[in-house]
Amino acid sequence: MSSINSFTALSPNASHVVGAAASDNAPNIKIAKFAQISLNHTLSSSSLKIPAKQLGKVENLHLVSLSKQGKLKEAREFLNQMDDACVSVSPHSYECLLETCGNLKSLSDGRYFHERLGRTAKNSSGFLQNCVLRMYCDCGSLGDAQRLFDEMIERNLVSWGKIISAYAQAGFLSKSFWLFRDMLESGVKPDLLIYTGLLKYFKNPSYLEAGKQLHSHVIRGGLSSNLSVNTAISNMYVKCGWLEGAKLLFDQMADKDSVAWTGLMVGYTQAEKPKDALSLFANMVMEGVELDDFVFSIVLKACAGLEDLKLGKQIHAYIVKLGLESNVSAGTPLVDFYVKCDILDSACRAFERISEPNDVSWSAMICGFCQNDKFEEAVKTFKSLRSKGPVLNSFIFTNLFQACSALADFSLGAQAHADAIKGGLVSYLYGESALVTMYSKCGRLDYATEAFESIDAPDTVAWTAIISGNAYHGNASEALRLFGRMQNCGARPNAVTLIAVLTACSHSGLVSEAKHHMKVMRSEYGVHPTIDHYNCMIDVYSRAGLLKEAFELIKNMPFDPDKTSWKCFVGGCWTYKNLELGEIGAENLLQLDQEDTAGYVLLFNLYTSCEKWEEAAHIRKLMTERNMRKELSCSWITVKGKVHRFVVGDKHHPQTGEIYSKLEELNHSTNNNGSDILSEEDVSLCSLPERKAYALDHSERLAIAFGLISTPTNAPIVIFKNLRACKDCHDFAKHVSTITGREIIVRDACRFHHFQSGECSCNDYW
DNA sequence: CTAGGGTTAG
Repeated sequence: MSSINSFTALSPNASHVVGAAASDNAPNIKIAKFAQISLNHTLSSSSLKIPAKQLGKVENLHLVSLSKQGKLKEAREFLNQMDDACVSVSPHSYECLLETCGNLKSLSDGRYFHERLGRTAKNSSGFLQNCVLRMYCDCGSLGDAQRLFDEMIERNLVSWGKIISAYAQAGFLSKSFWLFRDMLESGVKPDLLIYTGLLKYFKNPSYLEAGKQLHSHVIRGGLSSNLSVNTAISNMYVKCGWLEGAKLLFDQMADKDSVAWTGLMVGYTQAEKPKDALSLFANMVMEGVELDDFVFSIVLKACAGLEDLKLGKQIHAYIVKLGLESNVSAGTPLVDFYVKCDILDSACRAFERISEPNDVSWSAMICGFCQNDKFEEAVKTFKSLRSKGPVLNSFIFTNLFQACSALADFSLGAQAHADAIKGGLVSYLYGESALVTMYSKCGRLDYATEAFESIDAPDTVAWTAIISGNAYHGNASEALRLFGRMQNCGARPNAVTLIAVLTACSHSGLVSEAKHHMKVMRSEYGVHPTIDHYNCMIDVYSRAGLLKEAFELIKNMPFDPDKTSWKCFVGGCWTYKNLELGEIGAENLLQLDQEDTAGYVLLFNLYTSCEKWEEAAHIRKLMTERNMRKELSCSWITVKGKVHRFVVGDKHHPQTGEIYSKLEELNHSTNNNGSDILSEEDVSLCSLPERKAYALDHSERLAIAFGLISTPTNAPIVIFKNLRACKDCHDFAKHVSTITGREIIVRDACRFHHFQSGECSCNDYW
């Protein structure tokens, strides 16, 4: 904006144009117009009639303005017009243009300007050559950079510094060192920029030895008392993992400012020694070092790591006292701190006090909503952010994908995915894994697989995401095949990966595979089993009807069984009609939680399956007495981006008539007279004694019927429901898939069911 | 005149 204004101020109609620019928002149009006017003006008013090139102050300002806006194409066109008009290009214009090429990594434009520079300014200065060199380095084209460097006659410290650090940045450290030696041999004495330019790319332990050599070189070169160089070396030691070395040097430094202190505090925080970082901060305050906003970002991170609310609040008070609360650098980590301490209110307040929140502030806030299960808030915040127009970043999208997973919002998720691709903001691994999970939780394992296969070198989390997706969609063999592939690729399974593997086994009755993975997980993968792993195993046995094994495991495992342990077990007892063990399990379950609806439902179904009618009736009575109403059951389906939600017996939908006649048509073709199985859906109605559990108008069926009449016949019907699918509706979905030939995907509270031609991917386990 | 530092994610 400022460049545009400086340009309009010079225009012949300055007041006019400035007024217009202030009232409307179309500065680009003004510039385009002016571009023509200015050239005509220059030509017609060249009263001196000098054939030689004119400098053209206004034209060059326009060029600078274009390059600052990143409009390289327009700049090239304008450059041609300037040629035609014999107006020459100033060195400063070239500097700006080349800088923009480097920033945008636009090598072709950069080469064009380089070539043009060589053509028009034969003896271009060392300064401009350095600009070109920097452009090539910034574009990552070491070949171009090297070629130019070889041609350069007037190499100065800037040239040497640039090419040396470019090789270091690209990881060619030995090449950097060769050049460094060449430089010394050619009699050039390195200055601090050479060292700092090189040191900042020493970012992992493999650079430590080289870093030490460079350090000794600094000492021999007499720069060992320079604050910036010392800070750079100390930070180099931090990044190379030698914290003691960093501290040693730090302690020797005569003068230290807040930058130096911050660097070392980062080291301690990254080494998971937040307490040491905080004691450094205490020393810093005691020594009276002037504090700035950056210091607080690392101090708050250390507090967040310790989840030390009291200390964090003290720091917060300090920030307020220094008047830094509205400062984005102090305010943003404050938001994050309160998020990590699970105080969302305070996080929101801190966010609102930031006067100019940046993308990091927004993503910290959106992340905060996600971590506190406020996914709708996260989406709302994202939408308001997008309408306001500040920069979006890859963190924000990663969080948004997570929110879409939780909300199973496929249309927003896919839209966001497209936007992220357009902006180049799908973060490697983080964003990509979030996408895999998102698509899989939205019922689209096909998209999830595609997203996974496009990941360059998937890490443990990415592999786990796709394995777990297949597990929940009932593709056990594919899950296990992926698990094998994962190991061939050298990714190490972690605790979550093994949960996914065991889940895959349990949903497909692969008992011996599950036993094997359970047995070797510690020795082969170094993963210590948790209660979640044991619960998976209990589930495996229970679903397979190996109830004695399941019961033995519950009794002998190194953890106290929790609700999940008993639920899996009782579920198996119901399926296999084992009243004796089932009662024991149910008793234990209800002892752990009297209020858990699922416990009563399981017990009721256990009794009815064993034809114990009196006991079953008793459970019903208990449920009514205890007013078991937890969560209203509902199912929903998204059609054309709009969510249609149904509850049992729902007649609120505008197309209710069509939906019910479709249902009738479908019921007509089944012999379903309802059963005695009680579903959570019936329970949620809370009118148990009156209601016959016929399940004919369950929310799931309403959603399926609506899906049939409102989606294209070749598209899968994707239904979500908040509770577990009931047996009758499961049969119903199978039936519908047969008679209509449609694929039906139902996500219930536990997993996905893919119905096709009368079969379900869950093999009737769920 | 500057350099050297930080905060967000699966």
